[in-house]
Amino acid sequence: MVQKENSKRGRPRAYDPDAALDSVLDVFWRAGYSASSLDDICEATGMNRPSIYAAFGDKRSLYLKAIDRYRAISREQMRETLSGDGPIRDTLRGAYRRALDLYYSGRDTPLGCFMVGAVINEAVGDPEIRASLAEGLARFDEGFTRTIARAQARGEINSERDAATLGKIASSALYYIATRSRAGETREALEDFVEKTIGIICA
Amino acid sequence: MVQKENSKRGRPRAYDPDAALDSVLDVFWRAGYSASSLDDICEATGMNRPSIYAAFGDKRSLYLKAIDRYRAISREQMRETLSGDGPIRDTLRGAYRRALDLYYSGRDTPLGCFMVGAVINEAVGDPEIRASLAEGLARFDEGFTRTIARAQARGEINSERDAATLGKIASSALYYIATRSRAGETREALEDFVEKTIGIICA
DNA sequence: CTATTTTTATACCACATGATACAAAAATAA
DNA sequence: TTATTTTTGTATCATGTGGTATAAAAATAG
Repeated sequence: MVQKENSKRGRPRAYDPDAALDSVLDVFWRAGYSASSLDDICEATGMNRPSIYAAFGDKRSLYLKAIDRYRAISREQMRETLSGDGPIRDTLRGAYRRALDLYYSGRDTPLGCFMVGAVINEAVGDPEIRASLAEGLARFDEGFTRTIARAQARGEINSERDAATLGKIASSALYYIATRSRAGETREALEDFVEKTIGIICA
Repeated sequence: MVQKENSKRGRPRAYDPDAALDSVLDVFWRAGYSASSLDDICEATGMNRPSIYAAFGDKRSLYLKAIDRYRAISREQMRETLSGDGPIRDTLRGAYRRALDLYYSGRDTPLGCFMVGAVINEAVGDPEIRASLAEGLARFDEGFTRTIARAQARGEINSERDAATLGKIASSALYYIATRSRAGETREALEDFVEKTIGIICA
């Protein structure tokens, strides 16, 4: 850590680091890494360049921190929606609904999923980003698989079906709505798709 | 058209336009739109800047042409693999295998799908690109759906299941392998996933 | 009040970028 | 040969880029 918990000395910060990182994430989410200039980031955060460098490091470090922030958001969201033991159909419905809330949270056009819609673009050229992406995506497979396995244990889904496969299919449905929302599809159409896919997963 | 069929007059071209566009596509596929400089494109094509501008227009026009090129490739590939009337499992297997051939065709790290892995990044800021992306993706839904409907007509899949939904699930499996391949997953793992997903679609 | 510490604000730098002007080169037409 | 047409190659331009040096500002410590 470069700074103590509560450093009283010195001029106080004019910004909230967490809020600033959220703004940074929004910029990268919209335009991607390369098309987001530091000027854009300064404007979005209200910070000036030296402050950004002092707080987050260079542009790539800033991007990595934005990825971590998004992963934390989606991880928490998944924990909240997938951890319950209610009816499996309701659980899955809730998870997809929350995901769509996130994907359609942009002010104008929907942004889709940050990982699948923006970070993936950097995956070829940057091994560290690629690894972070892969790890983040694998979490969704695991989360869905665990939830489905619990539903099987409760007798809601035929236990002879492979939970890991169903989990990945649930995950791929998430990719579908993540991708298509950013491509301009209406939320209603994706909700319809999700509902029918749940029917097939839980058949 | 800016030029006649066989313009005999003038200095002959030193490049093949189709091959050049393939090289351009490769550059954009790897690094995305913004991170691909005209210098990169010049090096990849062996052309110099004025020739590129004369042949394809400015950078954005060039990108749009690269998208069209990729869409033509994938459309042809889908036509070849999905149009037959052999066993539905074989047909789907062939389609995914050919897709994986494309996704893993990069010399070093796999590039995944150009649309889902790179073009999607530009979808928020450019309505024309977004529309082209949406149209290209919708084609996959339709292609899979038609193939599945024919399999239902032959009695290979229960006709009470909704073909459009199964088609979209087949499509989402394509997104899964497109995304995960670019994220560094091994081809073997994705082939395994595909095989199991086919089992669920054709159950 | 003075010294010290930390952050902010402005200005700036070297470089990369997309785009173009212009002349030489290489072909055909007359 | 000469004129014309088209492409190539080089050089250049204006601008945007990531990153930083430096001094002022705003707080606390003694």
